[in-house]
Amino acid sequence: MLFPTNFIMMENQILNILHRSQLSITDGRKSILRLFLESDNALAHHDIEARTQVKFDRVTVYRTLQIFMEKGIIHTIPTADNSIKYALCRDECEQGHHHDDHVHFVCKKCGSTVCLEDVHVPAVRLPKGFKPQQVEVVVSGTCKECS
Amino acid sequence: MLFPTNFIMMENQILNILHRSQLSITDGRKSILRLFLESDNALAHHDIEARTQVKFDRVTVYRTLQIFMEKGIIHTIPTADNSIKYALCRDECEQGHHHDDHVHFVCKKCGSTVCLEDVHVPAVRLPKGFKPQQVEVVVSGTCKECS
DNA sequence: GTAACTGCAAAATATTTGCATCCTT
DNA sequence: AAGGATGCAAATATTTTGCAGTTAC
Repeated sequence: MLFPTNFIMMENQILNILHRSQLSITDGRKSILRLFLESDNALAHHDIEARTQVKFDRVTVYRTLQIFMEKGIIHTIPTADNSIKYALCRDECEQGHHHDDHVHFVCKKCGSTVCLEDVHVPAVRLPKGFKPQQVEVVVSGTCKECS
Repeated sequence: MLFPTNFIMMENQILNILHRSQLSITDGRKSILRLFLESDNALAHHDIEARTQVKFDRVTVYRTLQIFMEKGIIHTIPTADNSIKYALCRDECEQGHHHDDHVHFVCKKCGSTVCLEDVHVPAVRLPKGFKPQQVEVVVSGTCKECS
């Protein structure tokens, strides 16, 4: 349960994000964004459909996730089992250009996926000719709760 | 164009792999395995359907990929754009337990995905409580041919 | 001969598109 | 008022399942 001040802070954050991305403020976008802000874990399309207070059309969820991606509000996480999960971008992400160079962790037991913002992506030395732009690291194993 | 000796070697390799995985030798499995052995790049389901000499039913391709996964013959590569690609495992992979701790590279221009077998996955230090079992690294950028 | 594999049909699921209506600005 | 966002219907695409016929061993 959130305290009123925290609640207001989060609502402001939601409005800020939508505003700086030049998106109009709608219930669907606010709800989905709230879900991301409230959740520690990355969310699958399915989670989003299931967890919003008001039910939004499946198509609206698709379109919202798509535009959030384009605007650099969220990013996808590539997981070993190829289920698609989405997580909030940090501030460095700009429109169409993501810099989520942090490590992702997927728990094999509970399936939760988290961004380990504080764990740096180590440098990778590539054979010559390859020009890296982005490095994704996904560690899987058991998370704090499950081990 | 392969020389006869190379051709025979590859055919032998195909039989070896199927045999040691205790799979019966069928045209579908041989064709799909041949595709992987001939290709430097990781393959999407779509590629496999399109490139086999003889057309196999879509369902057969699904089932073949699935059993190859189970047997540790191939592994999936998590890509930034969440398209699923498959690549041959190295010998260390056993049934149900993959050790593909090498780096994958996805070219943003041509879309080709390759395993950089020789590039080691760097050590990642996780917050306490997290127990890593597998580390996947996907680098995206431009490949040798495209840069 | 038997168990395993395949193809076909169909079900179930996931994703995209078009359009009329409603909402935000 | 105008442009953008949404919901609904429907088109596509993807993946799974059941079953009967075929093939490998």
